[in-house]
Amino acid sequence: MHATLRPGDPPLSRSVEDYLKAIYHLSSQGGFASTSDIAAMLEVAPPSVSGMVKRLSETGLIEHVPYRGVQLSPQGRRAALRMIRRHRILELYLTQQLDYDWDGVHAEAERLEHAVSDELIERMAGSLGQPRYDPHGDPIPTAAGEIEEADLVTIADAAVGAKLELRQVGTQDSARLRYFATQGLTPGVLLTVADRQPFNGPTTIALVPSGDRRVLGRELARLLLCSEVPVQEHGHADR
Amino acid sequence: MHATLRPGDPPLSRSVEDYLKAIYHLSSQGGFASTSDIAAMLEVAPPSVSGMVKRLSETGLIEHVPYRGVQLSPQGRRAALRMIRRHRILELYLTQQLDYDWDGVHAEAERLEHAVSDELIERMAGSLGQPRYDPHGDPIPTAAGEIEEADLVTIADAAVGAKLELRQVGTQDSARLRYFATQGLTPGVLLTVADRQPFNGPTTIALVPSGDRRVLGRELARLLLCSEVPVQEHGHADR
DNA sequence: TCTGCAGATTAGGCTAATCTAATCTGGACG
DNA sequence: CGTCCAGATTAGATTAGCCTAATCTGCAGA
Repeated sequence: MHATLRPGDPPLSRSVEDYLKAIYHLSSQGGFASTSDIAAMLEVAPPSVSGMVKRLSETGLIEHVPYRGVQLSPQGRRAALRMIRRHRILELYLTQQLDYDWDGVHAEAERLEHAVSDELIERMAGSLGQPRYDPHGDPIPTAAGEIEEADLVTIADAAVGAKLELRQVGTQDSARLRYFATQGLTPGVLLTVADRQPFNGPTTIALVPSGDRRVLGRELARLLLCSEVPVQEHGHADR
Repeated sequence: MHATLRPGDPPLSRSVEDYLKAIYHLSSQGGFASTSDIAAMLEVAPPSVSGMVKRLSETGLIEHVPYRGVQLSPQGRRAALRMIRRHRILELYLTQQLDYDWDGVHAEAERLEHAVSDELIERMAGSLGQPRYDPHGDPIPTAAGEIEEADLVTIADAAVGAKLELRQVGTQDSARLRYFATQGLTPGVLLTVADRQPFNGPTTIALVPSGDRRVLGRELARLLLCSEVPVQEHGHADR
């Protein structure tokens, strides 16, 4: 009965795409996404999820362990990553080309991601220079369906002397986002942990090209998520 | 029972938007759009149209005269023009900013027009300089829901000496479209009818800024739809 | 005037997705 | 080892759209 999805089958419905995305996000950390978590994320009733889960596992997009939860199959994962690519490229395009701000952009992308063609997404990606991160610093999956593994450290946890690239600001609070922005702390910035006081004291960081220093309380330092920068970057020549 | 639509009601569904657009196009010439014409345009079976017509007239978006056809109510007309504005701005944006060609653009706009927000459309319109015509030369309704009345003449019918602005090329044939493009005959060009041979002979036109002349057989002349240009343009200061 | 037929409508079903209410179950805890 | 309950599932109804098959109606032509 596993009606494995074949190329040329009818496209997934908007609903199905939303379920797959939700399952991707919920199961990215632990192994299984639970019915009630999916229901909460999509704002539907739990029985609606049970029904959809049945259909999705019949088409082979997910694996369902009754009373435990679901996981994406390789097919489902591919479909979810395609949606995430669309979403993130749309967010980036709207902010960069049409002057949207970070706040307004999510809802718009949420609707458009179901309507755009692959061609349009690739044209947008092209006009943005094949970007690798969205405006929130999240990695954009490739058209082939690969996504960079996060492996992020907060500045509060990074070793003194570590060379880091700021990748995400872990808050939605717009006052804080603005504050970080005034300090030049936006995704993409390169920095080094210059010093850290023990016992929850502040962390001092240096911005790498300029050498400017910033002092951050432990609470703020915990919000800045970074990737370690290899000593010698081996040439990615994009933007 | 006429549950007249109020602001703040749920948005129209994709289907409803498509029906309204189809009815607008079909009733723009004669008064009524017939069930079977709507069915043909939307590629659905006639009974599906009857069902939708019932729902639409209950919400006051159309007037239905049984066995005769339907017309848009003022509400329905407003909704239809909103969709047409979206469609035409999307087509223009995709061709101008993302390098789509005339052919590829229609299907993309057809899907996106249901998903974009009013805000996005106005941002696109802004970045295009509040354009008045789409890439096919069709007028773009304003955000307030007004549309310029066509009143177009083919070059074959225009009086000798008439000053015209080329507005549409009345064919989908891409060889012909390319030919006209090589002759500089694309929407927006200003021209004058310089001479016409009687008995289905050719028409000679002069392109107005350059003075270049083109000779067109009657068949081709019939494809070029123009608006008459008033002797003294009274200042519209856009592009 | 009558008749026939093209085109419109009604009748009746199907599917996808949702909901509420009822029922089931796995695992935590006494 | 048994009970209980949070969370999952099943049951059954609803809605929007679509379909085919059957029926109806206005009008064109004899």
